Amino acid sequence: MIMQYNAAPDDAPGRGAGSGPSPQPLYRQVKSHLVHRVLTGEWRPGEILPSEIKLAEEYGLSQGTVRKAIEEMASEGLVSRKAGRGTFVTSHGTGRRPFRFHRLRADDGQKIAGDNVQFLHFRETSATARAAAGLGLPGKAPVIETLRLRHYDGRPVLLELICLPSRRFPGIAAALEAQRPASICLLLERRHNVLVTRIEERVRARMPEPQERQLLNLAPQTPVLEVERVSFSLSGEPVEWRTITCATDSIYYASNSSD
Amino acid sequence: MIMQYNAAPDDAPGRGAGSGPSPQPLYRQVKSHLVHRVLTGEWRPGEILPSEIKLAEEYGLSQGTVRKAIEEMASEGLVSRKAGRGTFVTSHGTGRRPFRFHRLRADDGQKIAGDNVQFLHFRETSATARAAAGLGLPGKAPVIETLRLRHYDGRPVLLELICLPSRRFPGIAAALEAQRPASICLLLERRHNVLVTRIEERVRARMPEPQERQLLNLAPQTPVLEVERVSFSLSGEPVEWRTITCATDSIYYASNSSD
DNA sequence: CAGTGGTCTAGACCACATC
DNA sequence: ATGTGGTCTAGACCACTGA
Repeated sequence: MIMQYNAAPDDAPGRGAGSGPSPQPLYRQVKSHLVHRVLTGEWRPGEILPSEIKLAEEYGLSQGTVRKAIEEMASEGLVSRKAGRGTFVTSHGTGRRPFRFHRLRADDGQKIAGDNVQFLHFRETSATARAAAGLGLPGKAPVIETLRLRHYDGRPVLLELICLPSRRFPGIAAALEAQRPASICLLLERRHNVLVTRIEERVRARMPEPQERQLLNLAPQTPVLEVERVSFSLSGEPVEWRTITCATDSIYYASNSSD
Repeated sequence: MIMQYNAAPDDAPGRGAGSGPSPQPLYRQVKSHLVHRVLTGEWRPGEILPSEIKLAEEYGLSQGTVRKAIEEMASEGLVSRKAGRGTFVTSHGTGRRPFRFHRLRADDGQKIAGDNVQFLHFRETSATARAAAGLGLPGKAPVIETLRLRHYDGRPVLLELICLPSRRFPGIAAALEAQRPASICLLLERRHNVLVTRIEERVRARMPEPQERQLLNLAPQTPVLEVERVSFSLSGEPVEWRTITCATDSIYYASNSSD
């Protein structure tokens, strides 16, 4: 891996190698390389990275340049830095990460999370048009479909229909059924070394289907909120599609500019 | 204004003044001061700040320290930096800022904006419980209430009920009625030197009121999305409360983690 | 051409955590 | 005591902008 950063279009003596186009600053090249090393599992979630000094020596750059690379990774949530200790690969298993994507709140402001998850079915099927579009798959590609019901305060409140591309995650059906994990993100991270770093959601209002009305125990004429979510891995690949359906008498969807 | 940054709890020779507790790093003190100067109108939206070098001289610090302060301001959207030109106070009147808070999209992904705004009424009234709570006002405090209807593709799609605290923004009723601005943010910025930098939104599904159904031209049994928004100024003060009601047959609410 | 922000270096001291 | 990230400095070269 050759790091270079020349400004001059032709052969000016910047630093490092002589010529050749190199639009990316050094610290971004370092960042890309470090991200790749995290993704390929050189350091697993929760593990510590080498210190800035060691990395600077390894890349033959100054500490400040490596620092800037790591700081960008930290600001994107891929690693977290602890003064006096070191830099750690973030994990959905530890820290505040698991809650970052939960935007549904009870009226008292409490996040709807916790372990009150009931699995209604697992199914190997072919993707619906919407799911395929969200996942960037060809129509009718095979997916693992999971239906879950979350409870809050003793009442069923959230219905989640989750689709995972089976070809991308071989063997995940069995793992899902065996572990019934409360966090799909954590499963993707542990089993497939895929870190979910970004989600896109679309929220709509609609009337519930009869089955939904029954599962969520809704009064007649009660509309529901439908959240359609696509989760993306760090490399930008869509890895999960789901719709969340919920009654909105005591639940709302919260959104802050700049999270 | 005294800048100091001592580490030692008692009198160690850090730099600058001798003792005294100073938990904030220098660059944050600089940032706070610069933010204050922007807020008090020393540099108006769209205007250019002094260069890093001049500010460093003014504060008696190194360029790197001032740079870090400005970089934080830029990452929060208060200023924007242009290589070769300078640092500018961001404005809702120019640049991409006006769209940052528009989360409602048409099904084709187009943002619902533009000038298709119809003003239905202006009214001086006392705040409802919800509006007062959102604005942090005592119950029944006086507010200016505005009702607007936005069109898209020739059809009415968004109904906005906007409340502004009249005591905080004297004379704004007349300005609203005279200018009928498409952007309230811009009005607050121009008339009152208040920059909206953050919003909080709560989204719910519900059935429309008869008047809403009529204004939005909705079929019976069609639920609507209700977005309740509080806008905050840079200093964290709530400055506007509104609810946006919209049909969701061809409109959705978009939300991305990390905007 | 002079001035701006963008990048990079080398070195220093600090608080904090761990051993 | 050692090593970590956090802050700060001083200086350098660069690309880009606009006069």
